[in-house]
Amino acid sequence: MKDKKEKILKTSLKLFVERGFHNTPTSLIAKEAGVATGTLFHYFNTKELLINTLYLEVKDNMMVDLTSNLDNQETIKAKMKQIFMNSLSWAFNKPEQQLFFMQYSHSPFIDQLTRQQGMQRFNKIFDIIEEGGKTDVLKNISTEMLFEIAQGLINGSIKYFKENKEYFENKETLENAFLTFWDAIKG
Amino acid sequence: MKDKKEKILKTSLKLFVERGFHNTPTSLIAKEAGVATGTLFHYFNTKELLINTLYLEVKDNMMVDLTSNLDNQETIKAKMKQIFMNSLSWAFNKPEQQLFFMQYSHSPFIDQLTRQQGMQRFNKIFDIIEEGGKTDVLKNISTEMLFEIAQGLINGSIKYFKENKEYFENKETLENAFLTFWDAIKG
Amino acid sequence: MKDKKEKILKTSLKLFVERGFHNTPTSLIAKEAGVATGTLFHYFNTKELLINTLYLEVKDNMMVDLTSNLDNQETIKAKMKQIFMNSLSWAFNKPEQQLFFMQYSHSPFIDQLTRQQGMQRFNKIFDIIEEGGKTDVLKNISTEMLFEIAQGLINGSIKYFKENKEYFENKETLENAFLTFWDAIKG
Amino acid sequence: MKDKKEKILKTSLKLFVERGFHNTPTSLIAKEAGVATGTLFHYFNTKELLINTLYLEVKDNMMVDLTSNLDNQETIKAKMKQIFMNSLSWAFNKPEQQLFFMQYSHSPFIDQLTRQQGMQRFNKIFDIIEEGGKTDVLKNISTEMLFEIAQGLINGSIKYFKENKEYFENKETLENAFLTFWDAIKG
DNA sequence: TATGAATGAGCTTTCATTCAT
DNA sequence: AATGAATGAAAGCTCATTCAT
Repeated sequence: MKDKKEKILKTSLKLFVERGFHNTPTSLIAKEAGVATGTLFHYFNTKELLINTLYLEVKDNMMVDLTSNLDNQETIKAKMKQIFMNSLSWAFNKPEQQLFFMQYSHSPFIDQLTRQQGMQRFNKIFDIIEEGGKTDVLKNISTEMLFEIAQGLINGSIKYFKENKEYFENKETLENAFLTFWDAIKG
Repeated sequence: MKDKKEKILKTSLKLFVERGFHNTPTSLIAKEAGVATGTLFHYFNTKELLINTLYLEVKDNMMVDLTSNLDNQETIKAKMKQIFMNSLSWAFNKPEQQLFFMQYSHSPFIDQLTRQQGMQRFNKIFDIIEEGGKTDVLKNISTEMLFEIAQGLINGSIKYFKENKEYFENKETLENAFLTFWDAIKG
Repeated sequence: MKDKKEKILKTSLKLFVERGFHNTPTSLIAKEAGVATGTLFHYFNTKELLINTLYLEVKDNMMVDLTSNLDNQETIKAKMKQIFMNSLSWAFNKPEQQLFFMQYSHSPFIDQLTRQQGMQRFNKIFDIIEEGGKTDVLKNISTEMLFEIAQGLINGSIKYFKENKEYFENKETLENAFLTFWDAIKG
Repeated sequence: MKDKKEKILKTSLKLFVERGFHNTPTSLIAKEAGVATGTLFHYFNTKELLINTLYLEVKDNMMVDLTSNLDNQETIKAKMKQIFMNSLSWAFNKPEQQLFFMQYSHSPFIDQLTRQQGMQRFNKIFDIIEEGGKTDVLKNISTEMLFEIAQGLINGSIKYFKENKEYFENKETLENAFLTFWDAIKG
């Protein structure tokens, strides 16, 4: 059943984040997932395939969260704010996913193809930034640059709120964070 | 002599970045550093101590670059610009160091104490941001938040320029990047 | 199957006696046992667990020999003689077991718990000595003391006969040895 | 100076008993003895030479204790009693020496020649037993057998008193122990 | 005589992967 | 589809010994 496959992926996410990729034996994953070692390799031929599959799974999952309630927003600013706030919520609600990307986005275990496929999940957000640039609502500079800067700034905000969790409940602080974001990218 | 120790650290940096921590045998480090395996463990009792020592060494090295020519700048804006540009230069001149932080800043191999000690290296920059906040030259919000956002934004810029190296020579693009940075943090 | 486990234990006994614990690589044990090194650690998590398990196994084995034909003996004296003679036979028939105890009974590799568990194997003999003390057939002194003295004396006899093997076939010499034993403990 | 050599031997005795031969690095011996590793190898070319030297040193030391006050005794019985009691005192006053022999008498680290040389230290005691046998004060059986049995019995007694230290102060118990010894060997 | 940095062979243990059931 | 005993290459680390000072 798909049940076991899901359990393996879920357990892997937890363990890879807690212990690192090479410090997590497949035998431990199998054990904590409640399956036999052979079963793990029945679903994922190699450990590398496992983490690459996981990478895309988590990326999909993340994008659902980041784009939640996005189509209801009318202006570019409203959309960007929705993405910003969604990002913070995601980081708080799915801490393992967020840590997973922190650790593995730049790791050599994720191959080039997987990384590219993961990038495509951002198309929707990319399009919004592109439109914003063309209409001068956002800075009229390279979309790629704006995208990377926006992402970097969001990562910085997430880091801050993770280190100062009490402020995540404070509306004013959240607004301030968004303001730096908006000031950075607005046209 | 310190010679061998330095060689081991230098070789480790290169290999950890190229192959990842667990995928780099200590035997290979020793071999490429031109020393015996025993010598590596003579200087670093464990492989983990090696990477933690390296982390601090690289952080020290990086801070020299980031704060270069900083005291000559008079205004807060000039100082922040210097830091921003220094960061990009560092990322281009010392790519191994930059990749090292990308991969290991969030890894479980670096222990809490080392991470804290590494943070202290940022004090000088932290102080500038604090002063800027107090004098309303920068946004008058939590120094920590401003610091993390600034850092995140710089990381985003670095990522962009690394993926589009041709633009690193383009003054206008660099100015645009700095502008997003300055708009984000200015008061 | 239990087959491999048994082979590993049997080979360990031989090699530990021949070469000493630390001078016997696990790789050699595995090789001579005809299994992979991984298999050895599949059954015994550590080398220390291996020797501790072996210690109890050999002790069990030894007790079967020492108490052989014991229940057929009616008097305390007959029982003690049976034990004495069984001990000598065991030392001659199972030289590896005897050498194993000579070398490892006092070694730091055998942990306290194992030693205690090993001691319990002697209960049957202990009971006979206790009964003998109470009924004045044996010296009416502490059972523990009588037990240790008996054991020490047997070890001395074994040592003598091992160094003078020709006398082990000589009935009179055997009787003389038993006589010292009996004189020492009799009431 | 001989000072360092003595310190190395003394430290070795302690560490070999506490940790076992192979589990005691020469570097640790040097460290605890307060000398450099090179110094250790200046005095003892190999680790094996070190333990063999130690073996004879300890044996000498032990014989002084065992034969203390021996010449004042007139009868064979008095002499044997003196040896018996001296043995117990030695075991209590020099526990490291006693544990050393328990562990290393049968170990493969001590070579044949050293063992033989060690045996010669017993000549004086051997002679007493021989004389006792000839004069029928002791059992008129092979001196070697009597010697080994006596030694085994003493070892048993030591073991008992080590496990029941409170009785070592008890005169009656000591007398009982000697009585088993004397009954075993007397003619 | 004394030092201790340097060596590298060799150790125990791990772990991704296979395969007979 | 699922199991888990078995594998063996490879890892991190140790340690007796050397040698230039």
